[in-house]
Amino acid sequence: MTSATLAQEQPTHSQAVKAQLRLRELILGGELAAGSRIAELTLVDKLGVSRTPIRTALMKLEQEGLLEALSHGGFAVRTFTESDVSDAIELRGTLEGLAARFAAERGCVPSLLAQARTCLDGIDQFLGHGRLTDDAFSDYVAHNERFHALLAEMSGSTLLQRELERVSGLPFASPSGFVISQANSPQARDMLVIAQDQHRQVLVAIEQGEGARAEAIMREHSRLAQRNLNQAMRSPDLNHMPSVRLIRRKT
Amino acid sequence: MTSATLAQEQPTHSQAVKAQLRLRELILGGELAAGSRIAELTLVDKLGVSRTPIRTALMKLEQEGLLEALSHGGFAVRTFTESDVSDAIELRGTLEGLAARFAAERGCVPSLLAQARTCLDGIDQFLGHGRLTDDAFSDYVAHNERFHALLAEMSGSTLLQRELERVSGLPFASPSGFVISQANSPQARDMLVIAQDQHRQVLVAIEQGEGARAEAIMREHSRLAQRNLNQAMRSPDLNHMPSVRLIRRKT
DNA sequence: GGGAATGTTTCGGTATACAAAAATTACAAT
DNA sequence: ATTGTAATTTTTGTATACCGAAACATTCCC
Repeated sequence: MTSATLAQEQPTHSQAVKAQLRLRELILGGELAAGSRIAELTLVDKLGVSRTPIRTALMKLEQEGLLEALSHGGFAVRTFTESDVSDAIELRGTLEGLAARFAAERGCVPSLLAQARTCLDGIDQFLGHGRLTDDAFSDYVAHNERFHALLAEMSGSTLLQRELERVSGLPFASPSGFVISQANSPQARDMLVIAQDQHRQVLVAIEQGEGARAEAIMREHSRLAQRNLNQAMRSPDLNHMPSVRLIRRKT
Repeated sequence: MTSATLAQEQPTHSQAVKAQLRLRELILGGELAAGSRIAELTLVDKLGVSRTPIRTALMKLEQEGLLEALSHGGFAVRTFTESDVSDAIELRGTLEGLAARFAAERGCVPSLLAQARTCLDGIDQFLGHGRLTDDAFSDYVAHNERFHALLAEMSGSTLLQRELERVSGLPFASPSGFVISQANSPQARDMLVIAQDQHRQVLVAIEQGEGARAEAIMREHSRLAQRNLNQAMRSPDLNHMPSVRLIRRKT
């Protein structure tokens, strides 16, 4: 499997897209005050583009979930409670469960199953070694993300695929949202082994048309992310995680 | 229960909102060629506003799902296959199932339960009479929609609520998407009686903390919509239904 | 000195002018 | 006649000027 399927388009950076990307960095980097109104004009000189593409970028990021539209116009950086994050993960688990059930009940194209298996083989290679290097870890994240994307595709429903992309777009609800938080710890690998087994089993279930089982597995799979979230929130060094800064503890 | 809770704001029709509303009418009314590119300039004189608010309206309607963004810019009226619609209904059922489970497992505020019961009482009044007038039918649609909105609120998750609003925004995936199609037929009322029983039972399940049951009921509830869809698609007189024109039979 | 009213300023919504890219058409050459 | 190329035209993307409304500050009157 080449990594070409993972890469996205690069050629035409429209101004709006450029602004959107840079804005997302600014938000996730915490360089924009969370909760307070964002003035468009401040972004004009900060990003070097005019208001029009900034406006479209703001709207995109709002529907992406990173910004909220204020009642009297304008936008603010959205903040999330811990239960928001937990709900998002549960929601992703539910949707992935539905995707797996669809794939199992309706059957999915064999080539996707094959690609998924190849993807899992790649993960197995990383897991073969007892210890995980940082490189292996980021490779794991890429493969994991790809597997989940393949699962969404296996559902055969573009609508479901879209929704899944949407909730996975939230930085903390993504399939690999919190695995990185405990990178080199010894039990981190064990978690990954468990996750990998669930990956394998859901493919088996899909292959054999066991819809209910496939659904249940993916739901349970998302509980791993829940556990990682709990652990991450109780860890002291969460501030240098990119996406966690948006989570405000308690209301 | 007054109908004030159902009404939305009227005062400030911003140009963008005005354009969005009018555009939606145009799309659902079939006055815009499905599948073909929409030129912004044609909308300028058709709607009487400048390109800027039209642009934002187009983006809003894209993320609403009625338009699709074309690769080289611009938008086209989206069309749906019958399985798209079916998937959308199944997705809504799944999300409503999750909402009901959340409400059951975490408990929801009693006032919402009370409002939901009052809402159902209202529906019972329409169903009391053997035959349904058209007025009673549109009242039913309003109450039904309100009940489903209350259920989303009972979930206690704003994120889930948002997603639910999103998929229910598709005209055919809405809770009352196809009930209208068979308005005055004798078995139409029976369908509504069944749906109403499911409404009642899901509240019982939620009240008693039976999460799995609440979830199952809402999933099964969505199958009613599936049946209505099937019936509507096989009916000859579907062209004067507002939302069905976007469905293209077969690919 | 406090509060209300008014003026100032900033910000978001809208219109429009301009530029760049894409599509279509026409013309020419093989 | 067909194909390729060039020019025109249409269409979207971007910048900016303008307007109205809301927020803030100031001032004046009580």
